[in-house]
Order: sequence, then C-alpha cells, then structure tokens
Amino acid sequence: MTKSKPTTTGALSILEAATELFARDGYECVSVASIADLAGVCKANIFHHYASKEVLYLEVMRKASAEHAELAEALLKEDCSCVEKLHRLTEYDIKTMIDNELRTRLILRELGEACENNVRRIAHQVFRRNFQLVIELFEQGQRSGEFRADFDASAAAVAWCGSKNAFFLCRETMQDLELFKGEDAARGFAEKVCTLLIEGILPASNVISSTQKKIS
Amino acid sequence: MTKSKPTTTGALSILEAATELFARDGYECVSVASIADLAGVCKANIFHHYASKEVLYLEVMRKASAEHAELAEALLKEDCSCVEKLHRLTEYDIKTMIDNELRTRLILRELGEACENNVRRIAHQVFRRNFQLVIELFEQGQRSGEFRADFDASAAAVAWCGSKNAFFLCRETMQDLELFKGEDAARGFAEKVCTLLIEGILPASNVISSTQKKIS
DNA sequence: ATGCTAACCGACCAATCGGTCAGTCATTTC
DNA sequence: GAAATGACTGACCGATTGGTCGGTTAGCAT
Repeated sequence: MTKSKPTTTGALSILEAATELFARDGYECVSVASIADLAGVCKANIFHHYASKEVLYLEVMRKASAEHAELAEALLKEDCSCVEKLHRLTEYDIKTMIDNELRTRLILRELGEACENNVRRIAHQVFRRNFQLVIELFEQGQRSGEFRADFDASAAAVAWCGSKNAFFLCRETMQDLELFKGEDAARGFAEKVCTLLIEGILPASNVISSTQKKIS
Repeated sequence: MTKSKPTTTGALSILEAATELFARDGYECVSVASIADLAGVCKANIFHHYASKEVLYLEVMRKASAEHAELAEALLKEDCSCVEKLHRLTEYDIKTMIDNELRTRLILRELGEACENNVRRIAHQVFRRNFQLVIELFEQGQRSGEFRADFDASAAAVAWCGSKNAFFLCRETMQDLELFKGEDAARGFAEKVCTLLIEGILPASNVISSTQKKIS
C-alpha cells in the first residue's frame, strides 16, 4: 500500500485520473471503475494503492491543497506598497485558479458542502489560509496608513475571496452576457475589482463622513 | 403523474423531504429510498408522482428558483437613494439566503457544477437574475450621478454577489475565527461590505486620479 | 352501487456500487 | 536459483441503486 507518494507510473496515473474525475463530477458521481478505466489500470489495482475510494479522494485533496497558495505568501513580505501587493495578489490568484481549474473546482465544491467531513475540513483550511493572508494584507495597509483605518478588514477579505470565487464559477455565464470576454478576461476582472476595492479603502478626504451616508 | 403542483399531502411531503435531503447531501448522495423514508411514504409512490429521480430534483430546483429574489425586484423601483437601496438589498438578500438555507445551498451547489445540465442551467439563471438586478442598481446610481462614473458596474456586481455567497458558505469558519459572531452576524456583515463598496463608488474628490494609483 | 381515477404499497428487477481474493508476473535480494 | 516482495489482474461478493409491476385502497362522479 503506497502512501502519499505515488512511485510507479500506474499509481501516478490513478491519482491524475481521480483528480480529473473528482473535480469534474464530484466524489459521489465518480465510480472507482471509471477511474480505473481512465487511468488504464484494473479496478483492483486502485485498492492495491489506496485503501479505499475515500482515502484516494483525501489524497487527491491533500495534494491539491498543498499546491494552492504556495507562492502567494512570499508576496506579502515583498517591499512594495499594499496597493500594488493587492493588485498583484489578485491577478496572480485568479490566474492560478483558472490555470489549475481542477483543483480549484475540487476545493470550491467541498467548500459548499453542508455536512462535516475530513475533506470539507481541508477545503475550509485552504480557504482560511487564503483568507487570513488577505486580512493581513489589509491590516498591514491600515497600520501603515496607506489604507483608511475605518473599514473592516475581515469584511474586505470576504468580499475579495468571494469576488474571485464568483468570477471563477461564473466565467461562462459572464461571457454569455458579453462581460469579461476573451483572453484577458481574468486580468481585466482582477484589475477592475481591485480598483473597486482600493478606491473604497484609500485614506479618505472626500468622505462625507461614514456615518452620514446611510441617510442621503 | 402529478406535474408541478403537489396536490395531496403525500406529494407535498415528498417534495419537502427531497428538498431537505438534496440540499444537505447533493443529488448523488440522496437515494430515492431515503426520501421515501423521510416523507413517510413508499418508494414506489415517489415514482407515481415524479417520473424519475431527476424529474423530482428538477422540480425541487424549479420551486427553489421561483421563490428566490421575488421581492428584491420591487426594491429597485422604490423612491430612495441608490445607496440606501444597496444597503437594503444587501441586508435583505443575505437574510433571505440564511433564512432559506436549503434552497440557497441547492443553488450554490449547482452553480459550482462543471458539466452542463438542466439543473445547473437553472442555478445560473437564478444567479444571472440576481446579477443583472444589481448591475442595474449600480448603473442607476451612475446615471443619476450618485455613484462615481468610472467604475465597472459588472465587476461591482460580481463582487457583491460573490461576497454574499462567500459569507453564506463560510459563516461557520468565520465564527471559528471570532468574526461576525452572534445573531446580528448577517446584518453586521451586510452593512460592512456595503460600506466598503459604497465608499469606493461615491463621487470622488479625494481620488488621486484613478490612473495614478497603480504606481504608488 | 357502480365505475373510474389517482394515491399508494410490497415485492421484485437488472445494473452498478465499493471492495475482496486468489493468483500471475516481473524485479530484487540473498 | 530460490525466496520474497510489490505491481497488477479477472472473477467474484454482498449491498444498494433507480426503477417496474401487479395489485389494493380511497374519493368522487354518475
């Protein structure tokens, strides 16, 4: 029973096939037989490498999670303005999500699951990691005075993550609506949503006082 | 074979049971037998009322979609500022999502599905309806001069929808992080994310010119 | 009260599910 | 060259799946 590192070509092809199918159809819709077919091996061989279907799925998720957001953390430590960091992080993140559609889809699907299980927990950990990263970025900007101090960094982080996810999930629908089309769709959206957030969090001088706005 | 309107108490209890189970576990994880158990009827009776499991699921989705965002459209026509409309729409929407957790979960799950099918299409229609509604709100504000004219209404709409969805899906995780806790969590988030967006889209006087910001 | 229809049920079906098992084959170790 | 090990397979298992079938019951119109 191999664990965590596929050695033979067979074991690797199983993992790849499983990743593709799980990402596309979800855990329940994928049969072990179909994974075996796609991987070009016998079904029993899958149980030779992985104790059960669930173990295989966990392995797929573990790998997907490990790959996610590795480079992003480095960005935070760089020596540039928070505005630029936010721009770069957003563009990088959306690009990465789309380039790695399979694992993104795996994580987002599991994020929406209602009942608690190990896999959902992994997905939420990934979200949390990303989430706290961007909270930190906002707070960093607030401390340095680059951002206004009176907005909620957590809410901003939720909005930021949510915007990314929504764009990822609804790219096609968006194209139907003639929005964000073509090759630069991702970059275009990243820039626009950033601008939107930033112009809301720059130190205020126009601010009609954030307590009056609700009456108008 | 009943269609679209359950008449007997049995048919209704089937629909309710199916809604609950589908929302919690997803289509594939739910067996017709378990629906029958929960509804307190015989399995065969389900096939008497609904031609197949898929038809039943479609019916569940159709009903969920019809209920969604009925009242929201009226809000747009009201006679108040766009800022207030946005505030009220956001609070109302998030509250509705949480109050109707089952159907929200149904739609969000299907939104993430990769392969095209009728149900996914319904979910995307719901998203689109909500999406275009809020685009319209932003554009309305831009036309009237209440909002700045140089931001992208579509991007703002994606950010708005995405923020809502992210909050819904990650409420629990958020509570673990000591964020947005307690009864007013939803209202608190709605207000904060609105403020965030609004202060980014108010007519600018502080604006360092939206072309310079990226250098800083 | 008779006839018709829809609601409802128990028993059953073929297909598929995840998983097991006995055994083959190739490679390595001594 | 014998023994051992891990990769791999085909045949098979019990359980469960969505769905069917023949038949019973209840309500309503005539």
